[in-house]
Amino acid sequence: MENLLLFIRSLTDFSDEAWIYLQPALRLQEYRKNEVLLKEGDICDKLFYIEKGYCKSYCMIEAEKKNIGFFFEDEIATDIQSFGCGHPSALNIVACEPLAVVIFDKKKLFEASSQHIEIERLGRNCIRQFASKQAEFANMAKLYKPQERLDFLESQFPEMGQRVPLTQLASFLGVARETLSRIRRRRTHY
Amino acid sequence: MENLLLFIRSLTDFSDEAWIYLQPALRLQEYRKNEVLLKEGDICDKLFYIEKGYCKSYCMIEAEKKNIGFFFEDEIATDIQSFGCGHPSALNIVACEPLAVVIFDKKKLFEASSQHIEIERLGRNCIRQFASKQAEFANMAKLYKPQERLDFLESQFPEMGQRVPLTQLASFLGVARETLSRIRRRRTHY
DNA sequence: TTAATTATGTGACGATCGTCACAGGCTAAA
DNA sequence: TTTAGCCTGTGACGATCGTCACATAATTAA
Repeated sequence: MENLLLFIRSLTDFSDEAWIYLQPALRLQEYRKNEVLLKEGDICDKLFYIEKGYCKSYCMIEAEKKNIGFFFEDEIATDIQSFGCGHPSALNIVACEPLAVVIFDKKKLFEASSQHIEIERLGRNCIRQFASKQAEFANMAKLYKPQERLDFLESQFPEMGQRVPLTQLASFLGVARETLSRIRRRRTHY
Repeated sequence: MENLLLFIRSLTDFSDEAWIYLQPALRLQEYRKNEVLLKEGDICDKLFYIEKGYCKSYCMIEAEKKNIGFFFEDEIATDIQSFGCGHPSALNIVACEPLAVVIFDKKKLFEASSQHIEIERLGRNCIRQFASKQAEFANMAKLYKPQERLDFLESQFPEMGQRVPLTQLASFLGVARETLSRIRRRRTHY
């Protein structure tokens, strides 16, 4: 839990008292590789703070897995749309490696938020950080060609380029697996 | 301001008392068409609630305008990255029509947030809504081909298809103007 | 109103990407 | 070690997209 507290304090002022009030909303959980954190159709009422390992979100479009996002150590993973609005999720979240997370329970988190304004403020800052990242990815797709997208990703989010297998990364970048393979070849030959 | 209060109350419980505490952070502002709300390089310390008209955000990539987002009535426009982190903005926001907005001043908003937890909660909900929309656009680019993107946009955000000129919409969808024109032609001929 | 500017439609053509097919390499289980 | 399954690299080829060019329509300014 020490990592989580450091993460929280990097986002916002957070007293020891607030940390105590927050405890009931938290629980440690481990997942094996390929284990499911969130299933399509379920309502996402959790935030997953990642201590170790990484996971991905994907959705099925015409019987094909499309990777939406990858989440690494010291990040929050969730389906922001389902979590926020309370409707069923359109996507799945699965562990890509053995995974250790701290789960924030939505209901208990909201109760804790009412008891301590620093927790409410933490929620805002978590979502803000999440939104910033979403915005970057949204812009990446709009602004750049496939090759430039890979450049951008490797410079801004080096973990993705290094830890995510090519086939999965391709679907995240919105290109065919073969195209990404050829982009890599072109670059290593210079 | 009545529209704004309704908007707020659609997002979160909000007492008359909180509304009074919020007032110092708000001010009405009008812009002419093409007038600038936020300039690249400036730090974004405002949220713009749109009462009438619409605006867009764009950035310059190699001397070319790339449209990032469009914001219509009853939405919040801002640069979430600059507003959240306090660093200079990489994008511009300009009015696309005569525009009437309510400006939230960041500093005063944060002061009001400390005074009333409902205002803090409002902030969280505003950002959450903003994040959801960002996520949808990010996914749109990854999941769909250009033609499907237009279908998606017209079904989920019909105002964009109707009010935004083709050339600008094309850059938002990440395709050439000519391509979007041809997609439209193909569809109207069925 | 006219003139200037900007937005849109369209054809031609080259560049890029997606799809299909198959080969080789890596990993994990028998 | 062997086998099976998955991931990656690569060639061929058709589909789609971007770019350039120019014509026409719509909007704005004079």
